[in-house]
Amino acid sequence: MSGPANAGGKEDLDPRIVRSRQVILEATIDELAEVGYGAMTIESVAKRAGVGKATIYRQWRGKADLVESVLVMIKQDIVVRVDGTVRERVTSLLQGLATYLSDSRASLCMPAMVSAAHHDDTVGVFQFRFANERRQVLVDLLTDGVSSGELDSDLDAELTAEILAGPLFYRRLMTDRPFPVDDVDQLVRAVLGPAT
Amino acid sequence: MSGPANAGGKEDLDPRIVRSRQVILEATIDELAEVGYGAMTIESVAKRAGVGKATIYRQWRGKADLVESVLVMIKQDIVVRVDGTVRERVTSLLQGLATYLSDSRASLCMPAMVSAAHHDDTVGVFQFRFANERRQVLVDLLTDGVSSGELDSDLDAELTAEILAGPLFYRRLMTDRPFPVDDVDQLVRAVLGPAT
DNA sequence: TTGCTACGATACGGTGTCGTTTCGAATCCG
DNA sequence: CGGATTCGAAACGACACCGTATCGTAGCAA
Repeated sequence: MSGPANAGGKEDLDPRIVRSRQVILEATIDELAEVGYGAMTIESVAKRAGVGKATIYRQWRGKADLVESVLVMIKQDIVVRVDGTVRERVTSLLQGLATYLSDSRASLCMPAMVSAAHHDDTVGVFQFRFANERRQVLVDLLTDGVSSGELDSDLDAELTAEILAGPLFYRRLMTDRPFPVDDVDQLVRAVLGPAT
Repeated sequence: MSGPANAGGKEDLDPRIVRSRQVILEATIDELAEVGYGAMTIESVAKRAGVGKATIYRQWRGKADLVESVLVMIKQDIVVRVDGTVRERVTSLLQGLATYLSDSRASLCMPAMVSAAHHDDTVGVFQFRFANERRQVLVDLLTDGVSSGELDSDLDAELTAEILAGPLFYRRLMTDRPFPVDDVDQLVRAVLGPAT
């Protein structure tokens, strides 16, 4: 640990690289949200970001590579409460998801990502893996609830996770009105039964 | 009713138009499924269909117009059983949807449609309207069940419809494994409670 | 200050798509 | 059969995007 530099990962890069990387990734998000994956071009991203095309090709190999970086960036870490009942923790988790799907600029490009995942292997592998990781958190939570006896012993954690998360994604992808955060309580009540 | 012609809608057109229209629409579906909306081009559709570009422009104004026709074509009519309990009819409806989302070639282009709906107004209006119509059928069915007393009186038909349909779409769009038709029974049981 | 490096801008040749037009061949209909 | 219509194919000029290369400039590090 001698000297100030070379401690972390990217912190000691030329600040110009850090800045351009940031504006390019944000421009990519907006471009994905507006025109989708297929219609997005490197040139349109460069123009929106106010950078030269070469600056993009200096850091990424192409479109799929760039979008992959976006996926990593917007993959918000899931916050799981460790206190409270399983029911409270599930509600909290879903509220976080609902908020994310309603508010975040990142979630505006989700329809584009869904489509891209089915058409482009590189993007698909990432998208499906991330979706699975997030889903697994909920499944584990429900499994704990069953083990501890808080939830019915015949509850299928995998299916229930999809029943809980499905409506949120359904509303986001198949309609133009995201699932309201305030309705999450009612959703949990309908699926897990009235609070004890 | 004099004479054989001019009775229906399109039946008395030149058969060459009917045929080319058919092969073009099917090629469009496959193209949407493979590359998505944004990356789909009129030329690629023409090539796949074995048709001249001009033949496409003769019948449609452009890409959005063509995809709109596809949406109308693949909008399968929803078959609702009129016999049996509400629970049986709901199950049957969802099984039909699950089958459609698993098997049909048309459903392969759903990710593309979802993305297109959010980026293109013309497509969006159609897609969202169709989704709403289908959803309403399920809502009405559940409302009937509440009225007749077969379902709990405090059941929210709108929310429950999304809880039932959500997982099917979630699996289709966010994963690469569609919801198994055989699991629909279990889904209905988990949401509406054990069969009486 | 002095190198060095990443920058934005611009231009390159090559390719693909646009929407239109023009063919002669094939098909339909009366 | 014969006139009308649609067809597939090909070519058009215009434009957009590809990925690369080359500028002079500006910010960085020492």
